Amino acid sequence: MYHPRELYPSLGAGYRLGPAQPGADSSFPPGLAEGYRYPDLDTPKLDCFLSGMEAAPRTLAAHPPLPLLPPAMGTEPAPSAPEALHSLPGVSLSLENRELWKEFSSVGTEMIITKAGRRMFPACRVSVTGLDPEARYLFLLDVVPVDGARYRWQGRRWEPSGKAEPRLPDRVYIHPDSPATGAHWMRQPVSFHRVKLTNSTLDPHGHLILHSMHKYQPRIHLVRAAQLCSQHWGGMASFRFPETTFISVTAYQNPRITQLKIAANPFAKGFRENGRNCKRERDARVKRKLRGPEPAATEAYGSGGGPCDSTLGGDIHESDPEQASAPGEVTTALAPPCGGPSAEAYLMHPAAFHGAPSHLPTRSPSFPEAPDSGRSGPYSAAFLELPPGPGGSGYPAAPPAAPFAPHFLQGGPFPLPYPGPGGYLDVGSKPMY
DNA sequence: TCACCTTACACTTTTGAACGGT
DNA sequence: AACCGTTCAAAAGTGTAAGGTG
Repeated sequence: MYHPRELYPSLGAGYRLGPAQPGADSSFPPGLAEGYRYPDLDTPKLDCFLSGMEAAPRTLAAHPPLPLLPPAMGTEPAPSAPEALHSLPGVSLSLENRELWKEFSSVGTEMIITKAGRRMFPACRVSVTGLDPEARYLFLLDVVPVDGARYRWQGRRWEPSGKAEPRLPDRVYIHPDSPATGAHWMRQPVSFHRVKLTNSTLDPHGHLILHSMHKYQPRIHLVRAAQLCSQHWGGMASFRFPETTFISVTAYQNPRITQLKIAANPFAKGFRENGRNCKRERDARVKRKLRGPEPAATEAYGSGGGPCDSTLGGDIHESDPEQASAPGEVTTALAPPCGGPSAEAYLMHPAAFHGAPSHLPTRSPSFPEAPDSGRSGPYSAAFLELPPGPGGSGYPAAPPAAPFAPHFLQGGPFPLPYPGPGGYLDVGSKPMY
């Protein structure tokens, strides 16, 4: 393992870890400190965005008193809107797959992190209302530590086991459709299922870097801006959903979580009771292997579906709550919820998909496009301004604002100059606490 | 010895190219 | 030429288990 301080001397040794969150459930017992109050919201993590808003409405600069941290996993969150930090009046977010998240949360959500990057399941899928249909917005997601503790699975529950590792440089995932109009975002749920988590501090793909055995909380940010690297921003709102808190792990610790994942994640279908990868089948395979080579063994599976072929119906968990959270809803198979590059986004910003104007700096060739972005060429965002004047919403146009914080344009400590939509952004050049 | 991490594996779903038909 | 639907192969995403590491 690499120590972040060695890797990122620019971060300094002055990490100050926030006190732990008082827990309230069976999985995350009461904790390490009292009075934990959103240390991350005061951090410079999003300075790159906020700095551009200095001359705009100052809600964020002097935000109202923040509520207490969201309840720990296993507690029943209020059925109301997520906790939000607002400078976008009237904008609200709701978690589309909230029931699924709650199910995991009641057990104690764990997220696998791997060197190569692992997707989150459940993924954050939200629907947004109150946007100006004409204006353009960016959707961002990041993950922040919930407390200053490291956790350990004690057979039946998670318990704090010492201080957290020093916080790593923060990265932000930019939704592939960004920037898109308010109408676009409100048309259908916005899914962040392509977000990947890694434990590799040297990760070259720009995935969100987490420590294993730590508790994290995803946050979703909505920024009004015409372009990814726009110099002028029209407001910002940050949202967090208490039920999306999770503990990062390299291997599942709680067997109940494993079962939930297998039951709910379509990619894990093979591990269901009647799947080909179920324990019975795996044991049978091992026995066959021990007996000797049996080349036709796997072909037999594909030829007609054995007794454990989950594709032949009889799935114990037929529905996929992640894909269809509500009965009667159009499933993502038919209408992907903003998961990939959209035609609209392409039409509006073709340059974003094919590279930037020549006068702009180009992406470092040593730092390729995020693999899941679906883009082939290098991407550099154009520097455009929000059109001044009324955009049809009555929302005050942002006056000329300060340019981006330099570390945004420089990509922070990593050579990540200009992430494209669907890519990731390094912003953590400063300690967070 | 222990806790945690990495890797290979076999499976499934997703994605996109290549068709052919209208 | 454009659009639509189908097919197929490759890529990507799963959890598991064995082995490695400190």
